[in-house]
Amino acid sequence: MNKTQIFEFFSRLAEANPAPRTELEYGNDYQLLIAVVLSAQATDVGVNKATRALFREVETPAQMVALGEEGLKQHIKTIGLYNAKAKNVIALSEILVRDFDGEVPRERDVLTTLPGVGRKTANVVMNTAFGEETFAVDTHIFRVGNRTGLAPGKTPLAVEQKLEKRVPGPFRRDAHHWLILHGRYVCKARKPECWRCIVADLCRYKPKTPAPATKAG
DNA sequence: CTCCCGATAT
DNA sequence: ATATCAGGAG
Repeated sequence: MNKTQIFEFFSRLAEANPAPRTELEYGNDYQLLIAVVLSAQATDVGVNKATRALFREVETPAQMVALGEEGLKQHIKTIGLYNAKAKNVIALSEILVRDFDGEVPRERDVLTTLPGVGRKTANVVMNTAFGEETFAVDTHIFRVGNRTGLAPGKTPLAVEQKLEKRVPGPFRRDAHHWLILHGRYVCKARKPECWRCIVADLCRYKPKTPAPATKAG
């Protein structure tokens, strides 16, 4: 995609969804951080189902430490990778209490020192909690960036760096949300729905299967 | 690179 | 049955 096409790409996504928001449910910065850690290789719907009850009991890292690893496991057993996530969330919460006065750090280099927090999770928190213009390249953005030709790259970091260079100023704040939502509901991994995609004419991907036949009324 | 790992869609 | 889901650690 050239510059003009990229501007058009985001202009359309912005018009279709002027105020995109994460679909993870949370009440404060700490709960957002935990929700994002839990969302690795899991659906937002599945994470929300578990955190609805969890976040009613736990609003602070101190309360998470009090709940304990086994208590947390009972809440998140329906989420994949729950053993490793429970261990990381408790360890992470202990560090926040001990070293950060219970607050969520704002710097990527600090966030990524926390157990269970990598570059993608740090970028989500920086963008969604603190309003930074970061690009959190998850499975959806990686796929959409490569499939469309917007930001091709062999690794998530390569895609992120290409987005840094290519996404125009007015769209930088919300670009990653638009791309995720587009990837989740239209540019899907298994069966992309190109026939109802509003940026299909800007995309290099050519679908192998046509739109499903519509019943004549 | 492998391992972690339940729910859901196809 | 299998691929996929807001990845990260060893």
